[in-house]
Amino acid sequence: MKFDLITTDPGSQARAGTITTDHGTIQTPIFMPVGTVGSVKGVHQRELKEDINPDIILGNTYHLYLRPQTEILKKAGGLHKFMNWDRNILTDSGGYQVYSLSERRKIKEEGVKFKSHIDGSYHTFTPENVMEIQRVIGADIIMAFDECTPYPCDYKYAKRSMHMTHRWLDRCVTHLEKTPYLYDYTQSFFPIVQGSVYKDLRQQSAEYIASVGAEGNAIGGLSVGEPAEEMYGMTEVVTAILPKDKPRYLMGVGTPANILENIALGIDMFDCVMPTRNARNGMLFTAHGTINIKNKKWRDDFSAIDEMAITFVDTEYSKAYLRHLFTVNELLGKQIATIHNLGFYLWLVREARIHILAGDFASWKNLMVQQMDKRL
RNA sequence: GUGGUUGUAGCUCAGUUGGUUAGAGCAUCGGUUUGUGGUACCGAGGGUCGCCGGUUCGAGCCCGGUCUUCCACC
Repeated sequence: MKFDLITTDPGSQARAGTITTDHGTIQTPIFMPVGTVGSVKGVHQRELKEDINPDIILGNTYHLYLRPQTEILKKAGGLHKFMNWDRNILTDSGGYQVYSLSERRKIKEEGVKFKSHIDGSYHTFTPENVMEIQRVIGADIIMAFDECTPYPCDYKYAKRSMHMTHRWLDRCVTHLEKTPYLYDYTQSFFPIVQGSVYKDLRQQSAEYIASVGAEGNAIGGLSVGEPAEEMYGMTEVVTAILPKDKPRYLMGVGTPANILENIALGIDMFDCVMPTRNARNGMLFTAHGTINIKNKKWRDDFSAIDEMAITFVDTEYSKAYLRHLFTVNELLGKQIATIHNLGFYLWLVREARIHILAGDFASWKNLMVQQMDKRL
């Protein structure tokens, strides 16, 4: 993997760059649509590629390990072939499920014992086997196995957890060195900064992660319920320490405004379920604010879903029709909303890149953040 | 016509031997959602308990009348 930093915005820390892997070039800043179980929910690969057009998408180790299971993925020749996606993929390690499945797991130094949410069976994730599973899935970028701490989280727990995440990181690195690539392309490994919302822990963690000398670095444990200002504060602390010549990935973020603010603080990569999940629940993101398409006021509004016409759905369908699809619970409604939202998110980061390259990102960002903070 | 049966929220229905402010599901309306346990979750509005009278401290529930639904028999 190769990262080229093209330019840094004069009015902020925002960066424009390119990441090149064996599955192509990723223009940063980038938003990565989430495809947990080998599918960006509700979107055909063809639409994803031709209409939404991201350079990279996400998969999830925990979910793919449970289904279809590694045996099938290995037989398929990896996730790219299995799902027919020839661009980049990043897999999350299952560290987030340590947090989100908190009632169904037990964390120990050795690893995490999970109770499957599918059939209740028990499984153990260790830094070692998570690296092996990610080799089989075959993503271009694979993540360290970490503990994503909850919010709020007391200092003592955050500190202990951070140190364990660091020890797990060492085990990931050691094990990866012993585990060859399974397919005919390389994989890059990203470690993850933790430390909850404590500045000194975040600094300590960032220094430790930077010392590993990985090809890219991630920030985890944010956007778990803390106020946005607190998130930005932590990003700022961490990006000051992480190497400038490596891509920086802020995991799980976020709202369109969160993304722009974090780009301004020097983040290059984002992922979030928000555009896809919220789309399925009737929420549309636009450059002028959010729309709850289920609201009665759209019932007889036959105007285009979004005049900006970023993707074909924006002008091929009206708000009234989309609301109708939601009220009758038609699958097509969720599909249209998902394509719209992802199209908008990808437009947003592409536009951010254009403004970084033009040198006027900061003022554009402030305008957009203000403009998007509305309910239509 | 006779006997039985039914009537409670927009719809389908609960509602204990008569006892606080009559409930549920669906529908409607509003909100939530941040490295996806999400066809999800939370909340709100909506009632002259067919109608009239009676018994009772108290009636959706008991009694009388009346209208209504469906069934059977003339």
